[in-house]
Amino acid sequence: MLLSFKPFTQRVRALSHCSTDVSERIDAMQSKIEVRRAGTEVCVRGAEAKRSFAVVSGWLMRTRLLADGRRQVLGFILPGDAINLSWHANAFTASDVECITDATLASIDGIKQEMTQGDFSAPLCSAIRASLAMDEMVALGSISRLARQSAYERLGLLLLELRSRLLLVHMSDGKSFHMPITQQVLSDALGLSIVHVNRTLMQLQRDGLVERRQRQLILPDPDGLAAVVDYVPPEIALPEIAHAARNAPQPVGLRLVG
Amino acid sequence: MLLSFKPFTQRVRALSHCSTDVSERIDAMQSKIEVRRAGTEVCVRGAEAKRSFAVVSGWLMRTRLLADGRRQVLGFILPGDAINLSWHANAFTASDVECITDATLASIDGIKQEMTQGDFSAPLCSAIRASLAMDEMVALGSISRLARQSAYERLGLLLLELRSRLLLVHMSDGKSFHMPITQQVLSDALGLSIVHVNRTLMQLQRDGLVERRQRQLILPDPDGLAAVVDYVPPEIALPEIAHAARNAPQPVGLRLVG
DNA sequence: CGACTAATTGATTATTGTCAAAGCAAGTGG
DNA sequence: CCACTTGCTTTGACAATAATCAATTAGTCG
Repeated sequence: MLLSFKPFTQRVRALSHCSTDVSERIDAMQSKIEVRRAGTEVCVRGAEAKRSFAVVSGWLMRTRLLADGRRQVLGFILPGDAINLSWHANAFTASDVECITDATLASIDGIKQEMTQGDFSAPLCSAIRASLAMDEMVALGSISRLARQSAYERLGLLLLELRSRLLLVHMSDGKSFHMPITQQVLSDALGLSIVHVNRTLMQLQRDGLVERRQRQLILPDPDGLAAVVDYVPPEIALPEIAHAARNAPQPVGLRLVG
Repeated sequence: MLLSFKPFTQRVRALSHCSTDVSERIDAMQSKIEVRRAGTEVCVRGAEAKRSFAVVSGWLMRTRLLADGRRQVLGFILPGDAINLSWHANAFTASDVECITDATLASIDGIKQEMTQGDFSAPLCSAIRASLAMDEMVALGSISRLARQSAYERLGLLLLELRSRLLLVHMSDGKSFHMPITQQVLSDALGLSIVHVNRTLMQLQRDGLVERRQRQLILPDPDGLAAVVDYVPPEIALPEIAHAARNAPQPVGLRLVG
């Protein structure tokens, strides 16, 4: 698979609905690249969020440590995602961010500066806002997913979310993607025991909805799985798509399953 | 209990750490008041988010409807909270918003305009950003809460979150508050069955951590409950508090329980 | 007083967690 | 190349938790 130098650019372009191409604008910015090792922390909760990054490669996660030693994974940060870019998170980080794999990060302080000091309605600014809106949809999706009562649904939904997000940056062909996380991490993200994650994964395999080869995850029938677990892709409320949905007869967000 | 005309002002002031008082600034703004009836929708997902509101009184909730008819409550919107104020959510609403009780809303389009067109670092803007940062912390808290494996913890954490938020707008005395929601709504918010919510509530009562009189909820020992369920208040990562924590020897976010 | 809706309880089933062990793969040092 | 580790996955047996079904009780509102 060809890895783009800056999936961040790809993602922003994919989510931006304005015709102006903002890619060159972003690529033209100064951007120091840094390499981080698996297991190291990029941000510590409560510390100053001095710098903003875009993930060039590797997977990271937001975590929270509980008093009893359990670790909670609040969400995954994938190539193309931004760290500390949110408008209001300009002073302090809201959670720990840890590298799951080795990762390369690009500094995007320039973009942050542009966002807070430049023209609010400029194409670049507007495109970044669309990207942040996507982040918010992902967060709402996480809440929705965790509130589901069934482990089968939760796991299926998470896999579909990862697929959606990786599709944006061309790191999935639609049926499979590289998923460099252990079942332990998966269980921390889903609020399930590791044993049950394994059993549920096996069940998904037996149902022909999931296959695994080493760290490659295959979804032979993503639409089928989406129908089974009632998946609503995070980008569905973004402007252009929402516009289409508004003109449809069915209420937005309501899906028919067969 | 004395109900302030604009809990929104109170909340922003409480969360703002700059010495300048922004209250008059907000109160001086044009603000039409509207009354909404319990059960009605304020926003529909995917529809245009033309207007921003501050909740003056009443409880609302973000919801999502599932294909199988279940309703998920993504979060509660309390007096003092803003709707559609987030910087990037400038075009379309990300979820349905429904009134739980009768509610009065104040239009705050003026503030939104100020935020997107005015000086980024102005005191008002900065105070609103602190308020939005708090919203993000609440969202992270929701993810963390739902990922917990125990119903007892989940319920305790939700009650403590509501208390924290109501304290901000002086709608709780620290030990009790008015909670106008049914156990059905509670169960939709926690991802538990209504029967189990009831049983867990009874257990909390038997443990002396919760009392209820009609719709009044009493937490006789909030700190005790917080220790039992390992509650981290959402405002803990806000600037002034984080600053203190940073200078403490213990890692931020780690709590000791007896 | 009915007619609701909400809350509570019991009995039972289903799901999920916990404990324990075994299998597997990659790496390491002799 | 082979023991030997180490970390991850898989499985089984069992216990705990939570869902479901079914009544009953309590409140509220006309």
